[in-house]
Amino acid sequence: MNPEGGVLPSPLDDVPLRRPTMEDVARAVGVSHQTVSRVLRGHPNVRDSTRAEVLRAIKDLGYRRNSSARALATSRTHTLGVVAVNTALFGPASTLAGIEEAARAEGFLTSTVNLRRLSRESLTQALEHLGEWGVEGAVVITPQRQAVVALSTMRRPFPIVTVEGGHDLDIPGVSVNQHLGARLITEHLLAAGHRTVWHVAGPQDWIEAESRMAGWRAALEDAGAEPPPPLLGDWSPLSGYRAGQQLAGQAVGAAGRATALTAVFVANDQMALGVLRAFREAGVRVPDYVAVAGFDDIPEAEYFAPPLTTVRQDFETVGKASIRLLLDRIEGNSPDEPHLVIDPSLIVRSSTATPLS
Amino acid sequence: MNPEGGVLPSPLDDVPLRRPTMEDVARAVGVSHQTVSRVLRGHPNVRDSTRAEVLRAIKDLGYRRNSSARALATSRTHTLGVVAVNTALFGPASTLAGIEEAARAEGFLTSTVNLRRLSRESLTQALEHLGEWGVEGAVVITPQRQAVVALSTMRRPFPIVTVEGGHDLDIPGVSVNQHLGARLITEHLLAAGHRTVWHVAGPQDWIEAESRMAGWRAALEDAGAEPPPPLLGDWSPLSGYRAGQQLAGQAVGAAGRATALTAVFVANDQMALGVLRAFREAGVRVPDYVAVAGFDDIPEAEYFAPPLTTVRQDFETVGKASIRLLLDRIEGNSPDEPHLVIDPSLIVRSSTATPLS
DNA sequence: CCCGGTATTGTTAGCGCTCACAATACGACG
DNA sequence: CGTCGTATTGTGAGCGCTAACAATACCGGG
Repeated sequence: MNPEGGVLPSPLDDVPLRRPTMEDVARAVGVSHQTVSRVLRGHPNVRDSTRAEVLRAIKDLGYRRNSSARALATSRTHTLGVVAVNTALFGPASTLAGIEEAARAEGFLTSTVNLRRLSRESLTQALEHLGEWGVEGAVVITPQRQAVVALSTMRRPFPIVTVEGGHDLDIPGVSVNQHLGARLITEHLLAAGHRTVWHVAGPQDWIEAESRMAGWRAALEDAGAEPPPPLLGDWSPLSGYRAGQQLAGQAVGAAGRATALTAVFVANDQMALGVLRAFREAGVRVPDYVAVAGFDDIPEAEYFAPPLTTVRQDFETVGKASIRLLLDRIEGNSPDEPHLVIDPSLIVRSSTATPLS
Repeated sequence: MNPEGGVLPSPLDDVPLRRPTMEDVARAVGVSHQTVSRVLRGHPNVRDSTRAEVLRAIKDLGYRRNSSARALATSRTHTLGVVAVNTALFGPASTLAGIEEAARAEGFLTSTVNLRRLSRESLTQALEHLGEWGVEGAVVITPQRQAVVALSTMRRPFPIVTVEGGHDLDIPGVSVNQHLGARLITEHLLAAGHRTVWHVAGPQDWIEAESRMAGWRAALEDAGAEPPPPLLGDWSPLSGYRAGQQLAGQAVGAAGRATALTAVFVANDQMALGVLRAFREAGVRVPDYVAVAGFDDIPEAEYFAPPLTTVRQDFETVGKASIRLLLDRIEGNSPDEPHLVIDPSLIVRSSTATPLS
């Protein structure tokens, strides 16, 4: 087609044949490569004038230090791994972003491995993969109990901290106080005059689901209310929908009983969405007949029908904290408290507004 | 507290004082390090028995090759960068996951940089950061026009491909056919008997928003329908809500006119959620009075009130394709077509069900 | 039993950087 | 003006691996 033949590389795209090295910079200034290295590493014992000349040459030549050589010489790669599942979901994705930002601020590169399932085998493979690249440590987001257990019994080739991995095992980690979140929600509902609160729980092999249920139950018991039997979902809107259909049956005709359905705490916003739909279809008006609350505060929650009362977790803080913990481990400082807990906060919207009656 | 004092490192956590090297493996077998290297690299000229012995020793010693040394010797890091904005959102997060998986399958590590804003400066910094670590190339998710423009006029220190960066510039990239998606939606609505379709658009500096609007307009014009003035949003549910309030005003009292409001195509699902809420509050029943469609197919869309007709993009394919394109560039093959386009598909749900009337 | 050829293995240099140490330079002091 | 101490700079040896080349080993044919 092109009479010239061949494809010309974009002039903006092309790379010099050989990247300049420290030696090149040194030669340009007339010093030794070591002096250049010292400038780069911020070593104090370099005369200011020399430092300036070196920096100048670095700029002129467009020198960039070679990370592989540096890593080889120092045996520090300044790279961290992250292992996560379901990264397309709001929670994991936000945590990931928080982790990456925190690591970057500390001068580390992060590499994420997304797993389809969190099995012992896939976890091993992921760590293997990261190990191949010489990560100095890894954050593993382990919301499922089995994953933490697997991790705790596994040979770990580098320091590891967990996120949402609970705090009953010996691996250091950071998690959100799910128990408190559930308690806040439940107490909020009780304070609004509900005699009890029903619960649509997440899958119980998830630590978060388990804690939320425990928090809910604890709040009820503290208040002397009777905990109705919880329904189980799998976090998906569909499972919430199914649970909602069941609950809608309860909502009618049981008024007056101690466990009459007037309030539901759903373990995440997505299931709450399903519950809302089921209620709508069944003619159960929210919040007029039944108050509904969720958990997570996904961006959509504010626009549900009606806007959803929920609990917000500060993923950025979680990310920062996990990186802090991990770097401490890598540096060899074992902090006193290997488990950090972040408190969530209650977001009240109209799905739990007290009916005027 | 602990009478023993000090924290004992977990026995599972500890790392041998010195990781075994190729030399160690070689010595164990009684061959030269080069033979070990050959086995590792799958070089053919190694006697089977030797290979077996070497593999055995590798396993016994728990040898892992040192990626930094390898990278230094080959000047290939087998690392790719990814730059993205708003990674907590469903679309970017899914694309990210697709990219990571595809890269891992090709034996590459990916490092993601999450940006808060996609400015020329932040982009430069991100690429700088990745460059420091010696990535061989990068995928940049550039949904905003200015970002692609910046990229195209920028010195690029390594091969780069864009995702959602449109295809009118000279940087290779892959994108979803937004134009087609919008057309599918619009035609679907027209086929259902609506005389025209209104549009709540995304911010017009976003390439996707622009293409969706163009596709919508083209479909209307092809059908000889009159395009009503589009409303502008910013992707957020709130902006959709505002647009919905405006539209709700249109919905009443204008029946009979060529541009009567009976159908709305909203440029993404989140804004559609806002529109639905506004309509609900204004008593505009969906789909009975007005049909509403979105774009993206976020997991929640199926449980909106009512379930939302929308367009699904195959992010996994996008990720795979972008990695393929990037690796081609890195290997020096310049494929004929530097722009790949992935077709999306229409998902019909009840928010556009034809009213019985 | 020697020769040429191929299959297999070993040897030697780096890759670009940091570290430990050696070698200067410079200034102040006696 | 020599000497010592500190500030600054240079030298050499790796880090663990790969790539090019050199050196054997082994095989069949003459």
